[in-house]
Parts: sequence; C-alpha cells; structure tokens
Amino acid sequence: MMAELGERLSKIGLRVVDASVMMLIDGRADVTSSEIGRVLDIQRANMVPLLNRLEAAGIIDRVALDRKSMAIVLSATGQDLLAKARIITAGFERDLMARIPTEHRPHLVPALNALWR
Amino acid sequence: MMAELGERLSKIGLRVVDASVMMLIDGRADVTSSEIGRVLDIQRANMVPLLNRLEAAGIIDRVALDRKSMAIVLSATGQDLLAKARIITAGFERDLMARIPTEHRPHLVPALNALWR
DNA sequence: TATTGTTATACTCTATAACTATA
DNA sequence: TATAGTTATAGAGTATAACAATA
Repeated sequence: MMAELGERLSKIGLRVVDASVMMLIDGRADVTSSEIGRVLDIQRANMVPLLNRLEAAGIIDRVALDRKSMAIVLSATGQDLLAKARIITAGFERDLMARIPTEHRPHLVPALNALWR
Repeated sequence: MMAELGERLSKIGLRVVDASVMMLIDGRADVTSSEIGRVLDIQRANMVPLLNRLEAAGIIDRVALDRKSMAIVLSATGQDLLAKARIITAGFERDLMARIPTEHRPHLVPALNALWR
C-alpha cells in the first residue's frame, strides 16, 4: 500500500516521507529537525540529507529558533505542494476504505490509532 | 510495530522476513523461490541471498521439482523454529490487540484482510 | 516464448560514532 | 550535562540488467 501511495505522490515529485514531514510541520513554526525525527522514527543524522533535499526543492525553510535549534517551516511553494499532496492522500485513503466491507470500515482508523504508540 | 516484532523474533535468530517465508512454505512441498518472491513482494534476484542464509542455517532445503524449478521446504530444524516463531508472533498479536478498545478489536483483522490485494 | 535460478552491481535507506556548539 | 545539528561511513535492503538452462 505504501508503494502505491508512493507512486501517486511521485506525480508531484514527492516521496511518502516528504509528505509525512510536510503534514507534520504544517501550521507550526516551532518544529525542529530532531523532533520530526523522533515522531517519524528517523535518526537525527538521517534527517539532514532529507531536509537538504526539501530545502533545495524550495519546499521548506530553516529558521533559527535560537543559536542552536532550527525550526523547519513550509515555504509558500511547500504549502501549495502540500495542498496537492493532501488531495492525493485523501483519494488514496478513499480508495482503500472502499475495499473494506461497510461493517468494518468505521473501525479501522480508530483501531490503528490505538496501536500508534 | 514491525521493529518490535523484529526484536522479539531476533531472540530465536530470525528476522521478520524469515518468519514470513517459513509460514508461507509450511506444510507445502511445491513452493518455489519465485513464488515466494511474488507473494512477499521480493524480487527473484533478492530471494537468492535470503534463501542461501536460511539454507546455511539449516532451516530450509532446496528440493528439485524438475530440472528447472526448486521447491523450498522446511527442514526438521526449520519446523521446530517455526513453532517457536508462531508462539512469538501470537504473543505479539495478542499484545497489539490488547491495546485496541474492545468495540474496534474484532474489526481490525477483517479490515486489513480486505485491503490485502 | 516465457519462466527459473542465478550473478553482478548500482542505488537507496538506515544505523553508528564522533564532533562542535549551545541550551 | 543534555541536546541540536552536522559529517562521515559502514551496513542492510532493494532494484535493474543480464545470462544460461529449462518449461
């Protein structure tokens, strides 16, 4: 399923992890690279090339929070792309849900949320 | 969750993919390397080192089906290990289920099964 | 002609250790 | 003293192409 979502997101030049980061930082001005890594289970060290790529694509900016930490924020371009990513992921989730018999359908997301941490 | 399962299986020297292969071929005498790869989304070429490792560990045997295809079968050692792997995975699934509120619990597996292919 | 098993290899992803600087 | 960001690098996993042999 992740491979399928990845294919759909690749049409707007994004990977699944990119969209995950973008959704995580959307609307917030204080999320650091390390925090993103902790939430998404990505090592601090591996966040660097990931964010470098998003920055080079003009999707995110690094804004100093203090002299040590950097906030990762969506640029205007990033926000436009995220809007498209949300349409794609919503369509993907709709397609998945359609395959589930109606009596089970409303239980999947709550059940998965309960498993999350 | 897969990382957690991997840790538990590592106590008997197995990876998640090893247990997956073992469960897939258990009780069958006609499953080829290519078939395993198709079911588990693993390329034919990448099955080779995987099965070489399982064979070196004495878990599986390669048995000629004809002069071209090889059946991958569990050895006696492999069957013993699989019994242990089933205990571990059953415990893992029990622990996961316990985290889901009872009203959603019976719906998760049927919902996931509906998503499978 | 399609498929199997295999080799070789490039590529991506992930883990680990180490370092500097700042909270 | 703990944490942030970073670099470098090893290792694991995955994808791709090619090959000989057989169905």
